[in-house]
Amino acid sequence: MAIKESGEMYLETILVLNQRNGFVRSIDVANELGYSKPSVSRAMGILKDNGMINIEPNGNILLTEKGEDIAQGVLDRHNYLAKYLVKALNIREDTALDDACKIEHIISDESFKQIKEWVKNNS
Amino acid sequence: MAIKESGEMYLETILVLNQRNGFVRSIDVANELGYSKPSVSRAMGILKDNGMINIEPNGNILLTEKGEDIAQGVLDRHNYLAKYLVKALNIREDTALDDACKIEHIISDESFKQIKEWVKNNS
DNA sequence: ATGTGGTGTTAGCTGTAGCTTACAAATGTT
DNA sequence: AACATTTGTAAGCTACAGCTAACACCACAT
Repeated sequence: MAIKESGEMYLETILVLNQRNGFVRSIDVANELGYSKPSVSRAMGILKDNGMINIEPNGNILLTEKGEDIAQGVLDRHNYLAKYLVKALNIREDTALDDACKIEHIISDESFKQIKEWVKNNS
Repeated sequence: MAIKESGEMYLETILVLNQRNGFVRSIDVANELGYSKPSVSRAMGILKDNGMINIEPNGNILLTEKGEDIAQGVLDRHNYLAKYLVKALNIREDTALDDACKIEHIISDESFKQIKEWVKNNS
């Protein structure tokens, strides 16, 4: 049993919460994503089994190198996509964030690379 | 029990196959999408229950008005998205088609509208 | 009439990813 | 010490959307 697309979302959230608060527990992820505690608990178990995170005895969640790479990649896509939508297409900020959050998981590397380039050349 | 995101894909496929061949049966949808016959059979049952299609005694699948509206909307998004990726971002045609096929189901109306505008103004 | 191929359906399985209910363990308060 | 809150986990449910195996039916050919 694994976690695929949703796993990216969990990893990204862990990274963001860690940057925001300095620590992350299951309950923080649950609150941030609006999911139930058990849903997050199971997801954390799977991410741990897949070597994406470590869970300290006190419940703190730490990204492994592998997990952080993926989280950072997703967050990167999120940020560039949102900026692109706002700057290139004049989308309202909150719509752009919503769309970025969905597109970040499915867009090809090739398309993302071009979007990233555009943002870099137009900032 | 319903069909959500995948339903859009089925409806779009029915529309495309109908335009291409003049008729559509379950087996044609299965071949086009690479799915098994039972998977398509069940999906067609659900689409029929939801008033999206009618199935003639001989197996021909016909889009209802409601189904055709949705199918046409998705196909529209597909085509404009693909064109946008190719023209605005220089993406290779087949990558653009792949990405369009995924993005078409999740992008907001607001973002799509802007993309459509761009394509109309740059053709 | 018997068999073969094409098409559709039934039954039931799998995996992903949410949910609730209920409990366990730790901490904090009176 | 006894209760309450917070956090995490266990068990089991639901929905979506694929799958295979098996069968039914039709048409056509031998």
